[in-house]
Amino acid sequence: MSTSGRQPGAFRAELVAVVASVGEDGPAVLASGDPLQLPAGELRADHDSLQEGVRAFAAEQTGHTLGYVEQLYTFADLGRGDGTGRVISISYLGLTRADTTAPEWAGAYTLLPWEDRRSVGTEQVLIDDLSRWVRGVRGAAREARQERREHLFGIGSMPWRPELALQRYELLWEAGIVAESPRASAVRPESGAVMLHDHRRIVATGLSRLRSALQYRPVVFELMPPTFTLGQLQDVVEAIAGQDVHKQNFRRLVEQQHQLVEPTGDLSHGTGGRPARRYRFRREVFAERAQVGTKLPIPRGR
Amino acid sequence: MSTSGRQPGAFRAELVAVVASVGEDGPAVLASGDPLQLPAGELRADHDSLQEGVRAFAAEQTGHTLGYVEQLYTFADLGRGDGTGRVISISYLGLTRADTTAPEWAGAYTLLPWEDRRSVGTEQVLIDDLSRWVRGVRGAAREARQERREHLFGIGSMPWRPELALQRYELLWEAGIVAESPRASAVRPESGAVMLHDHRRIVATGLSRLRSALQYRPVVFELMPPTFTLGQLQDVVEAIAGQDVHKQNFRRLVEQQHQLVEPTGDLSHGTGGRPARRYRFRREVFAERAQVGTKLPIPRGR
DNA sequence: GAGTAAATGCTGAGAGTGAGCATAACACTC
DNA sequence: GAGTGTTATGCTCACTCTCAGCATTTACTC
Repeated sequence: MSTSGRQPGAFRAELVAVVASVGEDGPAVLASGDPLQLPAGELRADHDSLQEGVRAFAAEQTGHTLGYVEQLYTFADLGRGDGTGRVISISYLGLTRADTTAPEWAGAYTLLPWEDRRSVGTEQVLIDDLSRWVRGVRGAAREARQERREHLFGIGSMPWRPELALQRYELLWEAGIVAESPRASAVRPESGAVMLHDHRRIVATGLSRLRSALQYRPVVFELMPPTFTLGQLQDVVEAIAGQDVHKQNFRRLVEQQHQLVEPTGDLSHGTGGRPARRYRFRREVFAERAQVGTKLPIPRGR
Repeated sequence: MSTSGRQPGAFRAELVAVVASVGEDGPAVLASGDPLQLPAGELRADHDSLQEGVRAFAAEQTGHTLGYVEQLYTFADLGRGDGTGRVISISYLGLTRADTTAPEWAGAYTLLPWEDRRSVGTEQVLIDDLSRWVRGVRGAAREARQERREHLFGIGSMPWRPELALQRYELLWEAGIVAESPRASAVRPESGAVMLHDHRRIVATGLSRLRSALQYRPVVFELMPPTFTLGQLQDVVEAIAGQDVHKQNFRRLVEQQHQLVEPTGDLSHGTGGRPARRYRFRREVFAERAQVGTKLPIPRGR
């Protein structure tokens, strides 16, 4: 391919991180400023690898080390950023265990309220908005919109699939229900907090990826304290998935995962009921199963 | 984050494409030169989006348009390339329908022979090499290696999972069984053809992604002629998955996918047996299900 | 007519999942 | 110290999916 572009080799590149942690009130991501923005830093030449770069600058900014790091997506479209030339943004997901009550943490479901279905949140408003959007066209196009709406939001016989968070965001964006960049717009509380540029889309990407990873990699444990009860583990899984899970089935699954966790021997008292056994993640299996065969349940909701 | 790097904003960026097509002898990717290399081109400023860039330069180079395009991964580690500074490589997977007998196509299983298990290929040699690698260390490390080998290669009670192609490549690379860059090395025929730099790893990434996509998106049809028999469809799926599938179950699954395909009405004669019904992909469902709920079977092999 | 490939119908084993009932063990109240 | 609420834990059952075969029919090619 010939290089007929005008600036053959000059691009600014930055790392954008979705640093996630799970606290009492659910998952949260590092974000600060007004409008909220994700931590980002110019790509530096003194990092051997991108992963290393992400880890380093997350440590600088937060004092926390990231347990798990995964590349999300690279954005380089024109029309992003501030018009000072094309910026290549390489986005990463990083998991850590931090106190999310500090002000620099933004609740994931403050940004994407419809993704939390634990307490039968009345996201009905958005569904209705979508209905109007569906009816905005006729014929085959309307059917297509209708199908997407039903598939993504688990309407009718379709299940709600937590890992489709990004696609839901994109649908809502197309429908004009959520806004990117803080333009003046008729933003309802149900449509969540706006972020700078396309940062909220990146958060949605991260949530999607995290929810997917949950199903086949032992990533939850990066968000857990060293020892924990199965109840606590379930709470974290539910927080990430945004869905309640059947308690008995959850323990069955965790326990039958061959040697994924092991009991420490002591109990957790004072939780108001029968004391729970404490468990520890068997870090030994991490290397082996980093990529394979560790599934925690994300149920398909009804 | 402060910009303490020495060259804050100067990076070369390129697009690298894994352009795949399926012909008589299985999946193939565009690659030429000696050593073989993937088509790549400098990122140009006159493309609005990366996708558009990939499509444009694939069209330039091959004359074929890509039906499906998906971003794979962005590489920007030092130590890649030719030492003339850091290059950011954004890799893409693109599917097309082309005659793969032309010389610029390299068979995917020439590059990654162990990924084709259709004809009970005797990849036993590699398994044995891996056994030696496992025995190269002691204690817990040995167990970890052993576990990884069993998980990834479907040994013992573990199933062979086609979509783990990348992880298998990485394991073989760690074990020194496949080489990157054409260094002089004891390369066996069983370890496949070497490519430039890390290009073979990118092919493995593409194969992994393609096999995953197969399970929940109607991407196969991008590789099929406008009309086809279920037998042909099965052949292509098997070629990509590198695995045979149970015929009756395959048809059952395809047919019960609500309106995914429809019979054209005419038959395919001259195949040596009873003529098969020809089908056509219902492109209408593509938009709706682009992201959701179209699963074709990739079986877990025994 | 023989051979072959495709379509079609059916079946049963087994795994996995969703959902519920029942019991156990604590804290707290009266 | 009995009762109540709450959480943990154990067990069962129905149901769906998937895998994997068997058998039969059809209609072409050679």
